[in-house]
Amino acid sequence: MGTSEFAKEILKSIIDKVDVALVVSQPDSLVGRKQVLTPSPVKTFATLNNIEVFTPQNIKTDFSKIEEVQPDLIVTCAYGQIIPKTLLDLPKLGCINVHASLLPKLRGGAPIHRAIMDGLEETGITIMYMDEHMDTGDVIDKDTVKIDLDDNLDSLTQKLIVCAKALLIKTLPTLIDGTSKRTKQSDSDATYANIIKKEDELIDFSRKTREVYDKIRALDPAPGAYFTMNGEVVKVYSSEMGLGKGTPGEIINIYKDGIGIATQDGEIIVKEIKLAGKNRIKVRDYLNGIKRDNLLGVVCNEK
RNA sequence: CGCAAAUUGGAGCAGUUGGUCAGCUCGUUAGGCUCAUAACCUAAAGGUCGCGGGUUCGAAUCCCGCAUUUGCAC
Repeated sequence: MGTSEFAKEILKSIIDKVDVALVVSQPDSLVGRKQVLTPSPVKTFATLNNIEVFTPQNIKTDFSKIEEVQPDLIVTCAYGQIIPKTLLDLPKLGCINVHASLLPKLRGGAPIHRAIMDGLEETGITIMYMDEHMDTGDVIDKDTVKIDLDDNLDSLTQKLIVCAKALLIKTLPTLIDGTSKRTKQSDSDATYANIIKKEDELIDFSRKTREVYDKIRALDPAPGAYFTMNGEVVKVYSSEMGLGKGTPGEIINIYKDGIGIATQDGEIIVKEIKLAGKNRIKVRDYLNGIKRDNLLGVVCNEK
């Protein structure tokens, strides 16, 4: 059971290892400006591989289809709905979840984004039994992944996918032969990774350079961190940390391929942006089309 | 049929009382300067101004339709 691109990769890794009887995913949803009915990545992949797909609107009440299949094991990954107790008790080997953090850290829907945004140096994958709450079940196994200073959301996700596949393949046999372990989570050590909201995407220049830098890379390539300049939305995808000084939010330097904006303790140099109505471009290109001098001294996020 | 903006040489842009309007900043190619250079100088190539209609003596510039991209909403 899963929905996202990440979950799709997990499914891909086990598809030839075990007999996947049924794939459960979120219903097709209306996406984007055109409100096109789009199936989830998991559904698309499963259909392509001739696996039956079930997409209940509400799994709490609509799960008879799953009971019919009589699964030995249920594996979920970023499914998006809470699984009812009846279903949790159904498979004899249990219901396990693949979560992209080192639980009990970063419980919730956006563990990868938050790991980078919080400036962590490592995160990882946890495989756990599910219970009736969000990411609170007993841990079976976990593995650590390092976060490099130049990782962004995409690169870290790729690393985690590799890690998750390996860990799952290692774990599955132990579940089947009963040698797997089971460790309770320490609730007092728990932290939470809430899903990213619009206000989480706004860059706050009154914070430290490193925090701004982390936010930008945590949201690259999507949905993108942003700030406003002369009332226009500017999304930022890549940046570097600099040492300039100035009032937070003020543009203090124009480089050949970057714009330096003052933060609380330094300067963030944005390198790749997207303006309203435009495509993602390098700041170098952006600077080719405008009068550079007009930018100096502009204070961002005003108005 | 959610709201809105954009579409000009390889890139980013300028260009509306419609008539030198095809231009700027880069890039590219060739040559030069230099110990050397991503720095500087000179020259050149490169555009059916998104597509299709319409108005007009004449449209990148006005009107209608379509496509694509993007912001917001969802």
